[in-house]
Amino acid sequence: MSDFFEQVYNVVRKIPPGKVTSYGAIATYLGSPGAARMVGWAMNASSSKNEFVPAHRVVNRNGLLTGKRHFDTPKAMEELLENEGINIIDGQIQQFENKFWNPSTEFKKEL
DNA sequence: TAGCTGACGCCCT
DNA sequence: CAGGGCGCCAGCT
Repeated sequence: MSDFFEQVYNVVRKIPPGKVTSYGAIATYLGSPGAARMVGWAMNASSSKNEFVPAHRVVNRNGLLTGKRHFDTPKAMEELLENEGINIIDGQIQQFENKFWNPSTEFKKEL
């Protein structure tokens, strides 16, 4: 198992409820801005992991739930996010900027 | 073994 | 303003 995946899971699991982040933000935080695809791939692999990974809190830069199709049911992702107080319309997160949680910024603050 | 694909993102035309 | 292409890394066929 690559460390990259581990790091991705580590970051994703730290996303606070009611907040979301983007693949690119995580990739950038890990040091590879262009490896956003890898993050998505890690999410796919997260399904195999026994440990629950809030992949539903990870969306694209557009705030669009592009990964909902990889869940058991496409609606599962929206349900989970709405359950956390995030409004979603047609797979699009409303007030995405307000819900956005940037690991680089947030962690830098805590550190 | 080599090549293709993939839950993205940004630049260029 | 819209569309297309390249970069990134690892897994799968």
